[in-house]
Amino acid sequence: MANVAKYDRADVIKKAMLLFWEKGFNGTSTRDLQQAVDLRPGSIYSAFGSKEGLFKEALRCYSANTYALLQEKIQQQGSPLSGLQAFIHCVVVSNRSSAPSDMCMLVKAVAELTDSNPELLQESQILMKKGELSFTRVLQEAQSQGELSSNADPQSLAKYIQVQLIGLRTYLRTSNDVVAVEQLIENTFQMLKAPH
Amino acid sequence: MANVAKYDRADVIKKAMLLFWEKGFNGTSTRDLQQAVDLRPGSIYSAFGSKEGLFKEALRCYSANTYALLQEKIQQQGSPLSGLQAFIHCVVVSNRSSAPSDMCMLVKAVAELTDSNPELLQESQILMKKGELSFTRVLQEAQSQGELSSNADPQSLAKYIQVQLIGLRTYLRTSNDVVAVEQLIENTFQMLKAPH
DNA sequence: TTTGATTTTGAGCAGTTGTTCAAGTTAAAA
DNA sequence: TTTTAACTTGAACAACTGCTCAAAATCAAA
Repeated sequence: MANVAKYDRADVIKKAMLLFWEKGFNGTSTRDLQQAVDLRPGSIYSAFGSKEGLFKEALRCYSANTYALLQEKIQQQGSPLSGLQAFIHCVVVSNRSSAPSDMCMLVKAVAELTDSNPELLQESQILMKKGELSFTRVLQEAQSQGELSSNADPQSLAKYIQVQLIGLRTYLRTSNDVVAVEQLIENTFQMLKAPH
Repeated sequence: MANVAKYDRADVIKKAMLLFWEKGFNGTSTRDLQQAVDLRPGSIYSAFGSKEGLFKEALRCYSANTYALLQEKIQQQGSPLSGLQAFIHCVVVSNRSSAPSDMCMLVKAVAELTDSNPELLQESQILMKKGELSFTRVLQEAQSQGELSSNADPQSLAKYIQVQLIGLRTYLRTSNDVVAVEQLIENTFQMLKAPH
């Protein structure tokens, strides 16, 4: 039985993810995808079922990559809170030129999607929630290491961080004001690190 | 010369704005628009030139409505800073059920648009900048009335407010957590009102 | 080498897209 | 009443959409 896939599934998903991230769900045609991924329609539809199916995989790929970057930055910095700050600076500022879009792919998804794609909207919301949860865990770790005040509430701070991250990235998209955004990141973490 | 418009231009723009706000630029077809606005293609194209032309008018309409709401809330509250807080609470929380989308139409626009619609992207960015400028002026007024500390910087605080507003609205879209969002609005303004 | 299930291919379908334009309608001016 | 110029109408166009499926290609097992 010839069941050897000729193509690398993970690679296909990554290429699709980069295109969807850049152009959005409605803005990306199946022909754009076929070209980016170098597969004919039949192969794509047998592997992913539909454009929606491929987009869902792309969302998960984006989310996993982002989580991996957070862990990497925490390792590099050697501390949870500094790692989180480095992660945010990286995602918002440093990676801007290499990324397909200034904005978070999940934010672009919840901005664009409506009730006509309920599954994709829900998936995006779930992945955002998971992102918040990983921030909560980082903050809990920071707290147990004494990097964060013991009377801080990691869960509501995680929500705050999420709001800042969404806000900063989107603000940068509208203003191009890198200096102001770097200042705002600095302020946010000075607040967090202060005994408060 | 029969140059009496049979339709109310402002009303047409408003109806188009509500539809574009809900479904986005790519997500709204010209037939959706024709139906919402009750005009045939020829009339729309002679009045606005293209789908892009109508979208640009819709963006300006949205922006003007939002500015009017800010002024209204400042009047109602009788003070700039409380007015700004009331405005943000209104836009983020109270108006949520009546609005076509949880999110800011300008944020949805900059999220969705790419280089294939450079004029629309630029217009969205300009209107966001104008929004920030009106926040700056409100904060300057608050400062001159002693509601805001005299060593605060209205210009960078306006950027901060803009980040919060974008972040909070989008966060609500992803989480539905109204309680947390109201708490974050409260915190933001306690910080601003404190002598700091 | 032959077999046969699995995968890949790409022409093509039915529906939708943004837009045009000739024909018809309107109402003020002559 | 007739003229005239602006406005409205809606059928139609060419391009594009997501997707299907019969035919061809592939390769492990017999």
